[in-house]
Amino acid sequence: MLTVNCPHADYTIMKELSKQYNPKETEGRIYKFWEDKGLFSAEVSQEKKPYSIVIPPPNITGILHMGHALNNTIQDILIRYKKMQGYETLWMPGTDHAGIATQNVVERKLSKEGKKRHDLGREKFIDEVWKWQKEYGGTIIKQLRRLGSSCDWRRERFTMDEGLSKAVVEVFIQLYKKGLIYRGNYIINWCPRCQTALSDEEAEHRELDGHLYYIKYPIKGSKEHITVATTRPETMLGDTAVAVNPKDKRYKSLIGGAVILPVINKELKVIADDLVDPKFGTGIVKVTPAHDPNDFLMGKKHNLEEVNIMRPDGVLNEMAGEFEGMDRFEAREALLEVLKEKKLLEKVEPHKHAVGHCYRCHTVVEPYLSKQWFVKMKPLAEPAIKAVEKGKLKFYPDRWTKVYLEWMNNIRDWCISRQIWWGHRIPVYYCQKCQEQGEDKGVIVAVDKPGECPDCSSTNMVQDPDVLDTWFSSWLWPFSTLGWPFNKATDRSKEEFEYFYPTSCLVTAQEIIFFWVARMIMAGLEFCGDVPFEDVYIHGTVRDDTGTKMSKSLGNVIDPIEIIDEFGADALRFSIISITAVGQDVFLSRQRFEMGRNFANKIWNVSRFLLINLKGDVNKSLCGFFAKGTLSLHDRWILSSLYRTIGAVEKAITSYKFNEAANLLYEFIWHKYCDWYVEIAKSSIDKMGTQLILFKVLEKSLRMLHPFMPFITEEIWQKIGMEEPIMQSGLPHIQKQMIDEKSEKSMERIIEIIVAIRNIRAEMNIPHKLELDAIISTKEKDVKKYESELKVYTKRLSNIKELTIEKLKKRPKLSASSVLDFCEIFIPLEGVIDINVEMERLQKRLKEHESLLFSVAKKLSNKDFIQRAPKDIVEKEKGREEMLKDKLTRIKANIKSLA
RNA sequence: GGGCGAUUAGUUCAGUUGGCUAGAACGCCUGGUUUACACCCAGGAGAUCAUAGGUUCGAGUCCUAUAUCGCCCACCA
Repeated sequence: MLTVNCPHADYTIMKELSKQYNPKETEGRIYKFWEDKGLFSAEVSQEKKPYSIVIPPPNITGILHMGHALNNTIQDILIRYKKMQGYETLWMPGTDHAGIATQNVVERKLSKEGKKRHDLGREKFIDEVWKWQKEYGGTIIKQLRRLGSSCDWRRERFTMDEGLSKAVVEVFIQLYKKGLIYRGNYIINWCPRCQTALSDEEAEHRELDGHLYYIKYPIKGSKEHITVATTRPETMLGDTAVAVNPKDKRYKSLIGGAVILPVINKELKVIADDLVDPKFGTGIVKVTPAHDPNDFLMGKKHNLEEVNIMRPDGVLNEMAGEFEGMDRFEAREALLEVLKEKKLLEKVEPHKHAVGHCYRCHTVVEPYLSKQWFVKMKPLAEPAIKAVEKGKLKFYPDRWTKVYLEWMNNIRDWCISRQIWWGHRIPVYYCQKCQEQGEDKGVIVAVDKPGECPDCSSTNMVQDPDVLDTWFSSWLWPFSTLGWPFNKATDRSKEEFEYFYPTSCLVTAQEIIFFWVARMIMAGLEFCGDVPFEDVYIHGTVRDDTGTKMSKSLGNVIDPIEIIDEFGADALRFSIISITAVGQDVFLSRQRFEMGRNFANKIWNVSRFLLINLKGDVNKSLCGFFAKGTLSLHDRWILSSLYRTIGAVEKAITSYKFNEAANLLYEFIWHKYCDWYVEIAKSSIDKMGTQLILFKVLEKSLRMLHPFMPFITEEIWQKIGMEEPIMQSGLPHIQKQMIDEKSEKSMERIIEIIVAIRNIRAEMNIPHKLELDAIISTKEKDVKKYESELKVYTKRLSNIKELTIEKLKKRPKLSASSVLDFCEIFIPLEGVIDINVEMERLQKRLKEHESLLFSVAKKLSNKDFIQRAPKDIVEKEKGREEMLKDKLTRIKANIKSLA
């Protein structure tokens, strides 16, 4: 029976524990334990070095998907690992207000109630959004807890919080004062459904099968015509010129002349411009300054009229003549009909081209002329380029550096105004009176609404109705969440900022490198004078098992919460991490999660085994020091292997190879500790020494594993009577003096012997129950040295009754044999052996070895190899040849003696 | 049009600076109630590393093409 004499652990409880780990029963309780203990709280500490991460704030409209699961698991591993390494860790959580996305969600909700946003009016609508935010905005945050995320929840921030909004206004004003923010009429990407401007990044380009329409424009005062080609014929209604390349000989005579715009019957000048590619289409371009970015440039150059033919909702306006009131695509068809009738449509060709789509609602965006606010990006980009070039900030994997620099070097100005209601209102006020006199007058950029116009003293001041791009608050996230901008009242936060900023690592997906990562780097340098993070770890995209990106609309998502319910959070975390190679995409199928679950269960059960068998006070009774001399071979082996693993895991995590770290732990715990050490230890389970090592190895393994599988490790940690939370227990230290290559080598040989014996049993259909004898014939001193251990191991692990080790002698009659590199094994099988089966076995081995020898011999017969390859390699190959020859001789001898 | 990534067992993936007798998980086959675990144990089969050249004593690994798939960027109407 079990001795229970430990005041800290009630092992009788453990005995009653189920054979299977039950994550459902455990996770909620453990998470609460962590929160109650305040384990996630970060404080400025003079003794500790800081390690900080800001979460990529999920949208309040979001629900947890596998991408989040991967992203946050990685962050949590880093935070827990660093914390256990002795750092003061901060994981800053929060959410993003997601302007357009959230507004769309709330509008949809209202429309179900039969209401429209304009019916409510701006203020009431925003109230509705806030209500929605309070109710649903925290969903994803709750889900992150289920994953086990160790965020400092006291610090949770929202991009529309007072503090963060202050930062937004401050930044706008600073940039404006520096002349880096301007307002103007330009062609921007316009979403007719959301009815707002978008930045270039927010227009997703998708390759579409479209058409190239060739349209005839009659030449003025002639029966001739020219032909222009266009993909968007409806825009011709806004044409104000046609253009050719000045070097294009075909059309030289046309330059300066005029053509007639069909349907509208307007005269268009023929201009010459380098922008026109003579090789494309007919070499003649219709110029529509108000609906095409290129044409816009040409229009400015040539002083052309800008004719806007479209309303903000994508319906054509009064400038479109008979097509007024039609949607843009409807108008396209109608116009083509008219052109056909007039015989002005020369031909239609299929044409593939990239068409911009709204990244929120996927509507085709329209290049649209409108007055917007922009940030001048070049001056901001320069320091951000330098910082990366100088290595102040590193990307993992490195290839993203190039992508980043490429974008930065070709950066374009950022359109930041949005014609929606949900977001940070632009801090600009206009004096109505001055505005009437000219656009440049009476524009005041300020934190608060000015009482009167500084120019004309009018009190008729109106704030700009637009809000800012959501990313205009996101790009400040690493420092706005730490209390920037500071004032005297918040001195404390300045201290925290100085301690935690720059943050240590940003963990994110490749999709938002331009939206977010690049802009944060610019903002960090501009407003705080330093990069916002030192490392950027870019993980892959989560795809399903057919390689398709997981998305709700495709219906191929695997819901992480469902996986947590079914397999447990630790299983989810471990499974997803173990297949995430640096920067590679992750292919997931439901089945993968079984692996993590099985591993958790394995750990659970080996812990159960220990608790059933160990004396109650084993956890209290040792100081972690082992006198090498008192340890047996398998003890030295497992400890050496343990410390080696600890070192390898540390190295892997430091270089962001989380899959490698996970697999190292898996291999060690399952296939070394459980499969071999525990099995061997069973034969001396009553001894204190064995118990100590069983316990120590488990205990250290749990600590190593905790960042990956936090719940189960904490649960077991408590069950084995540890007082402080596992997260506070630190990482196990590498005991270099315990790394013992000799013992590892010896143990590996012994394992080889045992596997060979098992192999004989299996291949010859000898049941495990049947006791056998074995003779090992070897010159190797090492084997003889461990004779007594070997006897114990083979008894226990391969049911060998009598084991003898002798120097090479005559082969015993009627026995099965196995030839290893360093020894020969014979198992006398009189009365049991089936000569044919054994013969087959040996023939198979013979063939294997013959082909191996062949390839080595070939290599060694190559003079160049002998001459040019490094000596140690040549020696190695020679040794191999020698050994293979030797083995072959012996296998042959064994075959002969059987026959 | 430019750039990047991928292509390795039936499947999903590892594979550091070229030395590999190419690993793992799942699946498959055979056997198993052995002091925790069948979400388990033992054993096994299964791979001309996409193709063609090249560099090298030696290539899964480096170089050059090609093919297929995927991603990103780009104002060619």
